[in-house]
Amino acid sequence: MTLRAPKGTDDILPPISATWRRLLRAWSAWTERYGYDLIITPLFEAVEVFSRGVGEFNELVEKQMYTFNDKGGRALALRPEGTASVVRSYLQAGAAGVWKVAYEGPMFRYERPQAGRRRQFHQLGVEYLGTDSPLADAEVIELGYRYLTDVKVPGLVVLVNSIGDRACRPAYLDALRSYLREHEAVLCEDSRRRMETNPMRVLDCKVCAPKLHDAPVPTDYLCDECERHFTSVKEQLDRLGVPYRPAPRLVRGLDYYTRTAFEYVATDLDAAQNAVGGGGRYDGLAETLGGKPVPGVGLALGLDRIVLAGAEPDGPELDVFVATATTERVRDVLTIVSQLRQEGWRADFDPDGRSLKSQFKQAARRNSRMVVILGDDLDTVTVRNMSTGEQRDVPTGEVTQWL
RNA sequence: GUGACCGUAGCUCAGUUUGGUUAGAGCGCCGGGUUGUGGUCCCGGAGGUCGCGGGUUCGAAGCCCGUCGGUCACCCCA
Repeated sequence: MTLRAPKGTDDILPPISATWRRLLRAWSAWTERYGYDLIITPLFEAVEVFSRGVGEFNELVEKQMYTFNDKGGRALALRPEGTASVVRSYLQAGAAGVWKVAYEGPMFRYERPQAGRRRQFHQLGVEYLGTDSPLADAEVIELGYRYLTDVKVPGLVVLVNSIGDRACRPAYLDALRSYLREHEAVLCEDSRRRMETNPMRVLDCKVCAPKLHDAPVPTDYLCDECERHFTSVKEQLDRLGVPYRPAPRLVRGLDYYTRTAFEYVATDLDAAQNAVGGGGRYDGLAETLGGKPVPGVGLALGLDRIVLAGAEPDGPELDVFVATATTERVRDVLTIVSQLRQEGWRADFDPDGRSLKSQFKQAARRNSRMVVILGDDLDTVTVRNMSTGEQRDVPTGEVTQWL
């Protein structure tokens, strides 16, 4: 094969695609139950949507974006995440008040691929805009938890933290910086650079973090407002029965987060990338994008990683496979199958006139519940239950009663 | 961007140590045994530029050089 899918992209094929279908359906169901409307934004945006929103000194913007100029000379980028687009959309639509929207679709980041990290990957997300209520934070965290539990992600753990806001973050960052300067000698090269540009990320560094066990954490410096907010979020999660683990050193990769930060980790996943989702509050983002202040909180789940973590077993694919016992019946089979389909059955057949044995093999392989056999007698068909082996001849008109 | 490992049938791999005739297995696929019946068993069949290019050699899947691709990890993040 000379033609391949680009590096870091995957074809989602059967049988895994069946799992994707179920995960996407479950996502629609859960977000509808929670009152989130569907939003579909473009897969590409002006580069500034991300460079201003996500933060210029961020790795994501520095080197992970797929950017290009179109024929009109516009500087565009394939979206590396969903939140900035949604907030841009809120502002562009001139929306006011509360917006609850859910999205789903591919995101793009130019990185070296590895297990759970692809150049094109799929996210499920919601954004709850227009309120700074801690109830919104709690609802969003709960939604993610309910969904991931429903689709049976093994070893699921919810991590929650607060990283402060414009009022208290500066004091914390000063404290952290001076702490880091004292310990500069033990820091890796990357962390030394980030010490000035993005010091909270140092806490995330796998090499340095163990050496910095007594570093100040954001929750030590929260202002009263943030403290109250965080306490309320945790109280609501307790009341909802959402088990979570406080994670004082959890910081988010994107600059726009304020206050609540959270992450869903699949602890059973035997790969370096075991975060299946994350999110947080981003009260300053709308202003950063040049709009009016709009508070918001959101979450994003990595569908590829959820699948990797082993969510959901596969079920039967077909209700009925219609087989032909004689070559004369081949021309009738599509007609029967079509009728069944119009009545709502998942039905299929073999178009190539293969042996009955071969048709049964196909039915078994495709996990069909039932097989209907068309024989010499036009007025009766044989209906066979594939799991019990039970089989009977029934009048053609009554087939559906036996499915 | 850095590092390690790996490219032989659709898939998983053996064969490379000691170069030697027509390159093998399992699974999958197609057909048959069972002249109208699957998941077991048996038989047969289709399917391969040994990633690509060059070099060494009487002879290369194997040795040497280069190149492309993949995987995992770092980094970063969903």
